Amino acid sequence: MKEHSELGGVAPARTVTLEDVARLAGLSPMTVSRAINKPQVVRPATVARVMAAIQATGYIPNLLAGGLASRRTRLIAVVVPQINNSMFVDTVQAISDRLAARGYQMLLCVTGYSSDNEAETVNTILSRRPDGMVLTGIHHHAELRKTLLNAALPLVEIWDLTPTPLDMLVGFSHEKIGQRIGEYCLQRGYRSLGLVWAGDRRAQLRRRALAEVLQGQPGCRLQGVNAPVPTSLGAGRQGLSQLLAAGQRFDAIVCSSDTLAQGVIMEAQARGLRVPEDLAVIGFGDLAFAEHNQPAITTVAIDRLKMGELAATLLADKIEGQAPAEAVVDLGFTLRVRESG
Amino acid sequence: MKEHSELGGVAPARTVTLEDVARLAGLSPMTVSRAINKPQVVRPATVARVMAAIQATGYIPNLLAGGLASRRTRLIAVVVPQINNSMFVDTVQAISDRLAARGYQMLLCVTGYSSDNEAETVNTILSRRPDGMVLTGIHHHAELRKTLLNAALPLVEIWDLTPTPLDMLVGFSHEKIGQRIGEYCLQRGYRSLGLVWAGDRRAQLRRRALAEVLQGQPGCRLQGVNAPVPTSLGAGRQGLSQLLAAGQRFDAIVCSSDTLAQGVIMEAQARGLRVPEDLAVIGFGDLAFAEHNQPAITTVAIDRLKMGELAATLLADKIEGQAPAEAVVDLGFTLRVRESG
DNA sequence: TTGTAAGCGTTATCAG
DNA sequence: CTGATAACGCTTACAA
Repeated sequence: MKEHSELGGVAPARTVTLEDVARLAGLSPMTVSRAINKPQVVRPATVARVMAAIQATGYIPNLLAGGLASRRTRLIAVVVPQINNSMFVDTVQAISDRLAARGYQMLLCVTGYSSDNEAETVNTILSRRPDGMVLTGIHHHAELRKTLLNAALPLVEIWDLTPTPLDMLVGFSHEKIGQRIGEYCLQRGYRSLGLVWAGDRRAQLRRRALAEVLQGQPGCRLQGVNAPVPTSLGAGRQGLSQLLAAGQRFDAIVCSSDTLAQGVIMEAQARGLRVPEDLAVIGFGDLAFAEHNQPAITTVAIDRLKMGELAATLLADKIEGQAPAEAVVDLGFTLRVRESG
Repeated sequence: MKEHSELGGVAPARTVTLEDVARLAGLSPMTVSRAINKPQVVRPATVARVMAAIQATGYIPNLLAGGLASRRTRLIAVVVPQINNSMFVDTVQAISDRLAARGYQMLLCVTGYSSDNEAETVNTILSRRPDGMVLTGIHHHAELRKTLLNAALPLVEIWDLTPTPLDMLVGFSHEKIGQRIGEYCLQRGYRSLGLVWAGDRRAQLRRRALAEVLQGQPGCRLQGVNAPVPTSLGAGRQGLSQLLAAGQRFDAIVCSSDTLAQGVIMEAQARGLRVPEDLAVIGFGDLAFAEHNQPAITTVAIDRLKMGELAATLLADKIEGQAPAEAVVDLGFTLRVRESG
């Protein structure tokens, strides 16, 4: 017996509808609908009858029809550039969890870092009439901006900060982080800095701010190499190799992610350099491994889970008519000084 | 001006519908619908008129209505236990990419490892009438199985193998991997094995097979400690510490993930143990860092991207009426012998 | 508390 | 190639 032909083979008799359930229960479709969606409004005995009929028929509601009629889909679209990137994935998971608890589902859209097709992606998303949307970043093409404003959809932008979000926002300042790292380096006396950095927009923001802090300082030198996204341990190792190839000496290597930092540390150790004695290393993200690494990685922590939870909560609240007290949340960040630098 | 009130504040005039576009273009709604979905069937000049009207009105199709009428949603549901887990996330990304290229969107559902609520989750999913579904794993409650069979929905099960999938399948044999690792250990002369292992079902499958291979062998000892999912570097370090605490000596530590293996290696090095001379370490997954680690990690590679691509392709093909040649794909695996053991 | 009527915005189908 | 009509399966609004 070819078991795998048991599914998808024959066309099923006919889909069970609300009307079928109603007929079996001896009620009107409307009452069945109420028993499902607002049981408090229906007599308990009736609800029980409905539930029995649902069991008997194997009824599965059709949210397309329901959404069309009610203009509520219980769908939230989440747009991120990548998910095979430890930074975003925790936030997405948190959003998904919180959303599920509130009775919503997540339509996840991965756009890549080229924001060219972001507008088209968003249009496709909007055609599903989600109740709300989470968007990574705050820089959108004019066209997209217009579409979004026109859609008048509850929206949360994340992973960045601006006083003028489209709607709501949960993020942090990449500039301030860059500054903070720069100040920390000065304070520690790191003058000759190597940068292993990814090319994405927000990473560049941090880099520029870091560079500005060091700009005016006497004796400060700054040299960088690029790493691809998603960042990897291998790219970190290669990054340090490249930096060292020129024969220059560095006090510290600053990386745009902990993953790169881990690679830099590994490469340093492989070359017999002691971290941080011979070379300090600083990361970004405070990923799970950072504090357990040997040496533990000095880095900047973002509360990625909270970002997701807050985004989901703000969205659900707004959708359900509870205007959130604050629409712009700066999550801040924490410099976690550990062993590596 | 409170910019963030510009969105979601006022109720928009009224949603633009197909009828609005038709009126502006001087055509019937049906012709507009055709111009959008099957432009080959419509006179080019007419298509142009429609496009102009769409631009002018800012029309965004309503897929709820479209899906309700056509019984096609261009939605694929993907169910995974976790995404903050490097193993699944690559596959999900691959599915998403391939699906997007085919004109589908992904409804991502994260269930956690407790399959208790899997049935309920799937019911909620089905209420959106996806065109197809990707399900992680092959062990489903009877109720879920029935629901799925009844839905007669194109379906791909992934990450496991069985001769009797519900519909289609792309996976690999955890048993064979466990065996292979066991044989490799014997061949290398590893007799006293420590296991640092996660508790999820598929990991247990590998563990059992591994244990069976070593069972009969003289002098073989096997001791294990548990690690939580998602696995982490920290858990790997702790795992080795626990194993070593009893004072016992090990030839090799086998881990249920590369992440754990990385932690074990790090802990070993911190304790002055040389890997692999004093202690061999074996991982699973061949994550990006495995080959770049110091020492490079011996592990088992799965083609996670191909799994996702194949799943998406099989699904899209079946939905579009091209019966796939093969409905059960064993992706196999590769033991990658590197420096760590 | 329950029922009736009228959509919600598309597309399948058949006619022109 | 284009149009008219009848669903698709549910919920809103109102009536009983």
